[in-house]
Amino acid sequence: MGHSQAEKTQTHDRIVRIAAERFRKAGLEGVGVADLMKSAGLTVGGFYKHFGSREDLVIEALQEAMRQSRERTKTLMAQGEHGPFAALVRAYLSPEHRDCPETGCPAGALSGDAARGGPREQELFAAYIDKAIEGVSGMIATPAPGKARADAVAAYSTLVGALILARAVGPGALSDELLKTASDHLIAAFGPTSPD
Amino acid sequence: MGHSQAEKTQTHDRIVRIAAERFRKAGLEGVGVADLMKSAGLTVGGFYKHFGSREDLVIEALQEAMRQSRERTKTLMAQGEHGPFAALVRAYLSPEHRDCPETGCPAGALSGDAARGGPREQELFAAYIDKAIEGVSGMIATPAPGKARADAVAAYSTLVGALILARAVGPGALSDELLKTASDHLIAAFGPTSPD
DNA sequence: TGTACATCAGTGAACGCGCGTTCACTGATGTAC
DNA sequence: TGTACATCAGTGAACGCGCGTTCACTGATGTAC
Repeated sequence: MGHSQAEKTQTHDRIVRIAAERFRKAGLEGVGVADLMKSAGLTVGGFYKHFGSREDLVIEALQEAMRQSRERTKTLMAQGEHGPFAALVRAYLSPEHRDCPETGCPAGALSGDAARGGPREQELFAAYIDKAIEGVSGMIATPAPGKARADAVAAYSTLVGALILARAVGPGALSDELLKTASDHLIAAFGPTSPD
Repeated sequence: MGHSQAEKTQTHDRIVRIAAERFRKAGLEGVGVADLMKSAGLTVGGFYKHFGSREDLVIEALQEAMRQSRERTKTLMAQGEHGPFAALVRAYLSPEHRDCPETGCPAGALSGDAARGGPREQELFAAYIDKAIEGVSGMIATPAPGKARADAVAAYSTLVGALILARAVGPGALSDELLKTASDHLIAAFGPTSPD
């Protein structure tokens, strides 16, 4: 097999992209290096030609997942019919998002792991979550000018909390109720047709 | 060492109580059987005199953590000064609770793990979270009578979401902001001095 | 009450297994002449 | 342009290690007589 710089980068990126999915699905400790390499069509030994350690891949995969998630949100916002906030809430608290953590929000999928992770993981989450809150603050209908950030913090906490809980309780009526109720509440409280 | 039924039960409970703490701190996969037994002042081999498998202990430890958490909430409610809801919110979103998952809410500490867990774990979480929502619905100041449950779902999602995010971002200003802002928002929206 | 025996909670070494990591090797490609 | 060599991405077996689990054993206690 050849080894031009471009080919190596392609392989590297493929591993990272696969890891970004698998980690969101199974957790940061839930997938092994050998398994990951097999998914990428490679064998274990080659791993350390690309990453100094498993931990290094975790960091890169988190960055990739966060990049993907921001990208996804951006394209989603472009097609919002009832305003960007309602579109975001409906998508975030959809059964599809609940059932597919591997392509979804890393905060929803991996915040629990991050709480027990190292400072590098936590710094990535801090930056990601701060940006997410800023993004939300730009979408919500807030009467008081200085209140946008505070409302965004509350709205984002509700989004992430309802998603995590909906996943934790397993399939069933309660899971659906969590999604639907939190969704309706958020749109009523912070949406375009908000009171005031 | 003797082995009356009472002594065995004591040992069993001690293991479960220790596991309930350790699992909340390190995650359901984060503590080993040998480590747990050592914390209980015992050696590995004895573990299977008490539990059929590690998974069985996980279930018992979750039940114990949930029992403790409900008990804690009950005693907390008895001493609420500005109403039970405000007392609950302040305690739940306190830096102390954030920094001590081992004695705190299992939904905040282990929901991420539960999402990837088996049906037994998820059923326990479903029952626990449903009861928690019911508990919250009895505390909040809701104008419309049929709205209590929906408001409780939103409020509980915000509580859990803000706590998990505050832990995920690591120590710092953002973590404190998440706790304080979500706390203020919840009390303003659902507290005793709520509008309407 | 005293003695012999059965019970079984707890011991600690050993088991197979999967993990992250290392390493000698391969062989296709890029480069030097 | 053609040939010899160096490079290095990828291979796959092997490493030590910690895990959950098993097992023969111990010895203090409860029980039968």
